[in-house]
Amino acid sequence: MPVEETILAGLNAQQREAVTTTEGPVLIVAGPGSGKTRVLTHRIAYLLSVRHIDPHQVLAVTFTNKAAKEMRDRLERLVGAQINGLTVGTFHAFCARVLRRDGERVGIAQDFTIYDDADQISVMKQALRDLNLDPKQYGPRTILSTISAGKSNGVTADEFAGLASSYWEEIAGRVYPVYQRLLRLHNALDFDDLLLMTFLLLTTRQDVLDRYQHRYRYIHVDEYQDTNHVQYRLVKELAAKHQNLCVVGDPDQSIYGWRQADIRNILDFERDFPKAKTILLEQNYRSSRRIVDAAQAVISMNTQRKQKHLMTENADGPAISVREHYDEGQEAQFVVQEIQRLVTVGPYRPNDCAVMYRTNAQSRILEEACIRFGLPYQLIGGTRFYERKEVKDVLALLRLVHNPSDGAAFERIIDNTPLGRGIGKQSVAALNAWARAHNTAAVAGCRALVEGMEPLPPVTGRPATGLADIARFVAGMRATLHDTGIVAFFDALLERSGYLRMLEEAGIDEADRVENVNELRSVVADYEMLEAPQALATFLEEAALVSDQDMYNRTADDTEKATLITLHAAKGLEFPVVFIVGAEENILPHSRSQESAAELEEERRLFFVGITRAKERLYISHVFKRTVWGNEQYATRSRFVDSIPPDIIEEIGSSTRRLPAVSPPQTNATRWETHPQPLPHREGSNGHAGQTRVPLPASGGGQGVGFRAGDRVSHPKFGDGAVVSVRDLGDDQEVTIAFVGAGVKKLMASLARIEKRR
DNA sequence: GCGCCCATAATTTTT
DNA sequence: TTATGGGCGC
Repeated sequence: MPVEETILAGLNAQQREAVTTTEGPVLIVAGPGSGKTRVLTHRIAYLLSVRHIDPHQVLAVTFTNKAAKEMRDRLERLVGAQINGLTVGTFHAFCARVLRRDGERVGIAQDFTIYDDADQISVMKQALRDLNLDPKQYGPRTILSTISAGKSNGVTADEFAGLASSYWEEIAGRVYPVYQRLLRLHNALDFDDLLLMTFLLLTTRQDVLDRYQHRYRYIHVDEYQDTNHVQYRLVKELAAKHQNLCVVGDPDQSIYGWRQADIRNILDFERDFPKAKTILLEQNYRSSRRIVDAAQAVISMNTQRKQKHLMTENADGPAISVREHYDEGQEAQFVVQEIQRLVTVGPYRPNDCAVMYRTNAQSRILEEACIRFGLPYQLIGGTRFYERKEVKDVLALLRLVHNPSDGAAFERIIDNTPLGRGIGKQSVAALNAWARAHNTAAVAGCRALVEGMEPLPPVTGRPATGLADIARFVAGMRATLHDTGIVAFFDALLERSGYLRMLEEAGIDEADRVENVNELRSVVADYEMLEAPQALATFLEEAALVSDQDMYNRTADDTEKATLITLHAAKGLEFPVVFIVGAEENILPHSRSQESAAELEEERRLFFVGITRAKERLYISHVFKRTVWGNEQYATRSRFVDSIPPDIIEEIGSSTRRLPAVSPPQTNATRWETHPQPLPHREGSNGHAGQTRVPLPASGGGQGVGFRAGDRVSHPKFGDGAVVSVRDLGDDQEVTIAFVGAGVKKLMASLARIEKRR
């Protein structure tokens, strides 16, 4: 069979068109389960094998390492060695590569370090100190996200202040340049910088742009609906010469608007590229007809979308199960036991099943149920490997050796490793002030202390010795780097820093920390074949850009586990059986998303993503009563569920009870209690299945709810104030109050001792 | 400089 | 409810 036939075999008409339309801009709008990845890989295979395009001229960008790896693997299976020279990678990895190669043209050193969230916060705190801004009033996180939004929209430090349109942005506008200067001093870039700096490089250095434009004749972007403004402009620049840009995405699966993903990039593609050809992939090969119908019904409630109709030739499949449970404990128990039932009855295995939820906080109760009823599970998300304290500590040591200017690593080492013993806030502040005055890195100050060279940082005694030791440590490790392998270097680093000894001396409760350090060592060992300096650089780069997904895939060889996952993280996956739990107002849609129609639509898309992960069976559940932050509140079924046509639903246990949002003063709200045992509810106690619940008369509490904006109130600690706004949370309220002396506070009506004044 | 205790806050998180 | 960070006391 000719190559062309092989590549096009089994594709439907639209898919074929998407694969063979290689010239000019192409927008592929790919519904869930429509063979998007297949189209993308086959298209590249077609370019290489049929059109005989040099792989060096083909670029494919994705958002995750996992997607990049999958694309590469599938391509290799299709065309074998022809993929050599092909560029497949995440946006960030691609940009990092460009900057390592050509960044010097815009003042970025070749060995820059990539800063993660924690590093950014450490730098931001320093910036706030430099500006004498109170970090309590101006939360480092919040300022960072404002700056991040700016960077994602292509706004530089110089431009930001001029564009500020609120007091908050004005503050951010003052901080941004200082933050940026510190990053530069540390020889570091944050994630947003990778994109923005690459964009700036390409738009200010014509020769560099020419080179990349010339090289990449064919450009592909996966998950195009998730691109932000900078990514969009970057792609547009790269594709400007050849115009062979193929973007694939689904606006209905855009769930990262809060990360500045700009849904307009896909909605407006045809306007931006007038010659663009749009291909709709509407046939779903993944899910049963009922699931597809449910998804279609839900998503069609959105107004901001590109019209498309999902359809499938798959069988109807079983009805969609919608259930109300008493509380999240019952819900979790049902889910776990239902999975066990499906496994017993067949033909399902635990790993065919996934439980999806809106927030990570919901996973705990599910985990507990899995443990209690003996269902093996795999939790996705949670604390990532690279976010573990000990892993970050060791990474900080490695980073400082690699890039001695790395101030965030330096601070981390002082705070968390034996090298920092005896060095306190005072000394660090003095050193930082000195570094700022001399426009150099803190480590340079340590070096000055070793050599006794002027100008000396104003630190003496024990702290000075400690700082000098750090400089000696860095210099010593750098010296050995050239004559050992990376693993020997890693071991020497743990030894000389005293870090491993510190963990071991901490005893058994730190045993898994040692374990994690060993795990990190085994990752490092993968780079042993490289020269140590190169190995270190490559390892650090990949550690900075790798997400947890890739890590856990490494270890997820056991296939007999059910998956617990957030709806966000579930995008791109599929499972025969899917449970969506917590389908309630204020959870899904999340309470924080109810302010604007756009956010609400994004929540609906999130629900849509969840539904469309299911191939055969879909369970949606909500509860009567949910405990949030230790408060019991009555829940209302999510409005999203109501848009699923009743005839494809099997509804069980749904009561018509709908309590008013706020309990009336003479409360007849019902308090429920576990009966008969266990009393009290103890963790680890078992045999608590099948308990019955009986209503008990209400008592106590309840007082103090029913506030309205404008109410004058007083609080024993904060004094007098006025209610600014009220958010109803089932039977409680979150009240925002402006106090005369104490400022604005958010308080829970049921907990805080707020009294109405008149 | 270190460590404990209490106040505070609390979505989602591809990189 | 839980996690984290800052402040205060030693």
